[in-house]
Parts: sequence; C-alpha cells; structure tokens
Amino acid sequence: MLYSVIETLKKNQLSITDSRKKILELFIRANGALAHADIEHQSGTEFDRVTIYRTLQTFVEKGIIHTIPTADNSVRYALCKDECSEGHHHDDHVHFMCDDCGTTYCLDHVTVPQVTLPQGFHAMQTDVVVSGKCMKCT
Amino acid sequence: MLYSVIETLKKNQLSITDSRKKILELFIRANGALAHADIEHQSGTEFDRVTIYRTLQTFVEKGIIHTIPTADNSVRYALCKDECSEGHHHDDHVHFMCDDCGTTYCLDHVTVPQVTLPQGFHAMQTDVVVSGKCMKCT
DNA sequence: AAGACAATGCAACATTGTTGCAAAATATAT
DNA sequence: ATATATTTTGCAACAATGTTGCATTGTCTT
Repeated sequence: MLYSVIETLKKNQLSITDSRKKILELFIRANGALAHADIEHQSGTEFDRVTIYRTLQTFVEKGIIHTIPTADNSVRYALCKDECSEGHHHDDHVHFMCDDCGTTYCLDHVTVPQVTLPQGFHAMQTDVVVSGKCMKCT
Repeated sequence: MLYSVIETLKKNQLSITDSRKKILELFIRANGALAHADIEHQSGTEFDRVTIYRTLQTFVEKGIIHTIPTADNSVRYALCKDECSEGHHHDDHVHFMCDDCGTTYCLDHVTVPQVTLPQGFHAMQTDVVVSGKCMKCT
C-alpha cells in the first residue's frame, strides 16, 4: 500500500514529502471522492491549508487525481485511472453523487455516451454527473 | 420585452422590484449563462451583492432559472424553459462550455442520453456538460 | 555530507457566500 | 388614494474558500 504511494509519486517525478504521501493515501483509502474540506478534517492540523491546495493542484496537473463537476458546484477530487498522465486526462467515466449521504462515486465501467452537438460546436470533453440514491442509501 | 419580465414575475407570485426586473432582463438578453460575478459587474453598484444572491436563489426556487454544473466548478445560471415551475425543474438538456470564450450555452434541443447504472444505483437527475469550442471560436 | 533545488508554513489578502436586523419598497385592503 | 401589513433591500459583520510572496524547512543529487 505505502509502496504504491511512493511509486506513484516517483512515477510522476514528484519529490516524496509527508503531505503528498498522506494525501495520496487518503485518496486510495477513500471509496469515493474527496473535497478539500474532507482532507483538511481527516489530516487534522498536520498540514497547512495552503499545502493541501497546492498538493491537490499538483496531483491534478500530474494526472493522479481529477476534479469532478458536481451539481452543487462544490469541488471534489478522485483518483484517476492508470491511463491518465501529465496533461492528459482520460476520465471518460460517469460520476454519481448520492443525494442522501453525499458520497461521490467514479463509475469506472460506465462510459460517457456520445452526444451529437449542433453545427459549429466541437466537443473536447464530456462530463456526465448522475445524482440520486446509491446502493447504501436505498 | 419588459412586459414579459413583469409577466414572468407575476406568474411566479413574486413582487415586482427593481432588482428582480433588472436581473431577469439580463438573463433574457444574455445568449448564454451568467455567473454571479457577471451580474454584479453588469449591474454596477446598483444592487447589493446580497440582493443578487437572494434574487438568484429565489429565481432558482421558482423555476425561472437553473444552475449549471460546470467542469471548473463555478456556479452559473441560465433561464429555464417554460416547462419549469416551483420545485419542478425539467432541464434535461445538454450544456456546453466554450474553452476559449467561456460562454456557456444551453443546448435546448440536445437531450441528455439515458445512462445505465450499476446495480443499486438509482438516478434522479443526469447532468451532461460538454466543453470544447463553440461556433464563434472555431 | 554539502549544496542545489523544491516544498512547506506563515501571513496577509481576495473572493465568494451567509445571516440578522433595521430601513425602504411593494402589495393589500379600505 | 391612503394607511397598514408584508416583503424585500442594504448594511454590517461574519464564515468559508482560495491565492500569493517570502523566509524556513525538507528533499534530492552528487
């Protein structure tokens, strides 16, 4: 477990620091997505707020995590699959937000459908966010 | 034009005030979606920030406008179609965000596709946000 | 182990959003 | 048309979220 954390950081040419190790571990342990506030609470006073912001930013840039567009416009992050790399995200899966417990899931096996756009529009990325009740809250 | 603004407010049992008239007009004139900041800038110092927040909130509740989930997690609002009413939004269309000019469009004629979810998940709402280049920026 | 480099913590600030309350505007009933 | 009841607004104060510069600390390379 810890090994893969360090491996991941090395693979992305990031220096191994406490905050990066800890935050990446949090993502691996989390079954859903995490918001900045979640990380801040779960890590206590261990890291500065600014460090968390910068770490998340770095992870997004390196393709380790991706942001999730949510219906309530709160920023959440989740681990990317292996195909993602620096500057090249391939997060073509559907996201699900539970209205009850608030958990956000990456439905890795549900691919986003093709959307036909009107003349003149060119799609670069398609985000699908489904909300409702998850299996725990039904 | 002004007539329809007042009509809309009356239809939703809202008292006719300067801020509501002005903000609703802004939405009718805008070809895309508006963020809180857009409204704040376009209306100058005419209204208090708080008034704008509350007006937007009221409009959303009444089904006059709807929020748009964006990839960058900024809150944007756009006019609803006529079918929306208090507590009953029917905004089942795709949204498009231009990476160049930042304009957000409601593609009213592109309906959101059906997404098949894993066992245990129950969809209540599906949001699709496509980003790329719009017809003005190609 | 020492120097080069990168990341962190702190402080200060900007932006965004929320709440309570008195003043002003709107709607209602006469 | 006017007085009264109700709603909305503006202000102030606050909370949460996010950003930037810089000295200090930690990590990496040789």
